[in-house]
Amino acid sequence: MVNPAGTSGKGPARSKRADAQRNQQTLLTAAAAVFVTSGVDAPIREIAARAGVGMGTIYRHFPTRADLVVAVYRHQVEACAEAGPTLLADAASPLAALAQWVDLFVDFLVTKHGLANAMQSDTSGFDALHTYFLDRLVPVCAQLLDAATDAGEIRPGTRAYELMRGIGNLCISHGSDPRYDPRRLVELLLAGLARN
Amino acid sequence: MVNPAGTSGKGPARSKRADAQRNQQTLLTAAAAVFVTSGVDAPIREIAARAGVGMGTIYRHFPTRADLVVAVYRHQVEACAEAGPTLLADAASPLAALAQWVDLFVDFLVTKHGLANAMQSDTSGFDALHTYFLDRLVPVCAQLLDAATDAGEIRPGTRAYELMRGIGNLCISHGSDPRYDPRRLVELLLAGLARN
DNA sequence: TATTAAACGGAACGTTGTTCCGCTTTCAGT
DNA sequence: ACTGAAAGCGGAACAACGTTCCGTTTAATA
Repeated sequence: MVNPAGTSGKGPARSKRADAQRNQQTLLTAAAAVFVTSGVDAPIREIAARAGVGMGTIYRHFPTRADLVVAVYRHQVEACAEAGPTLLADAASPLAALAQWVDLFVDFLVTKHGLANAMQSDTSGFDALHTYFLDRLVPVCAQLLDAATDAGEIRPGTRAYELMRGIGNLCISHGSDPRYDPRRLVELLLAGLARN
Repeated sequence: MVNPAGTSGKGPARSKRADAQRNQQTLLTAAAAVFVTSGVDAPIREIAARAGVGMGTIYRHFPTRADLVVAVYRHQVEACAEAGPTLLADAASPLAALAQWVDLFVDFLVTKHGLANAMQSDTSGFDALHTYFLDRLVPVCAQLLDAATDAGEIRPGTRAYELMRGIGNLCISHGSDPRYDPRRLVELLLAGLARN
């Protein structure tokens, strides 16, 4: 379950009680704040306390951790997804567009403390995260990848899914180690992708 | 602390009590078995039960999780480290040697359920793992990297530390997803490293 | 065999995830 | 405005796990 709010369902959006809507909003705000300071794997209790609600309320609105994280970052993921076609239209070449788009994705991951880590974690509740992000972004990446392949800029045979996961994995880090810069490695990966 | 057995210390190896030595060996065997079935992050209790000892005994012999994991895999890490110079001497070129060595390292990681994951985990007890593996293998990698750079086979500017961590990250996976093959991505990374 | 210090076992405590149920609040129908 | 069901809420309670601590056991030595 990834859309607890039902905001994009097609049916006649069953309106929830006023206090429920208020709490959901409060929770999103509190979660966003806590994620910044304690990472996306902050204790549920901490988020509940910050929002001034009980833990049951969190679980009712966001049955899994992934639901909460997705809800908090949905706008940014959406923006990243929509940037794909735009970049493809505007950039000098499909490969350039791909590179810029990947930059966007990397920026998104590294600026969220622990997001990349959580996305690969096998801890309860995080597997759905993985699924949601990938479902939304893989098609976009595939489009860019195909365009670059058609233009003969990269060698064929690489799948968007694999590339996305690889990039995600490269973005995993602890604290800020100057010896490890995800961007450099992602750049290397893209260089390996390029024909010649 | 990473060498609880003191087997490689230089001092006059203070002999432990017989039962202590026996238990240490039993623990290593039990841990190795449990790691295969439940991953390296298996509950301490499970390992203790498997070995037929109390939990206190584990903590006495291996104060942190990393100590236990390192002890279990020390031989393989050592073998990997020693393979570096050998490959460099035998392979057709430094780059070929590097590629073969990286293959060895990747094999090691992907065949241990959850090792790569654990190595990047910020969960208590695992940070030392990271440190030990890297301390032992980075110099080896650096030697191969330098040789390849000197031979003009790869472009300069890449650090062994970063490369090793990147490879480690790429090896993180869940179950066996046919859509994600760490080897393909590592190959891509190396391709990006190669000059031209 | 008696002594002692090392080693042992596992109860106990703290932290976190997750569920469950009695109480409270909203709101439609009057 | 009133009222009664239904929706929602809070947090106690339980489970799983890491980690510590101390009374008891046991190997080594005299």
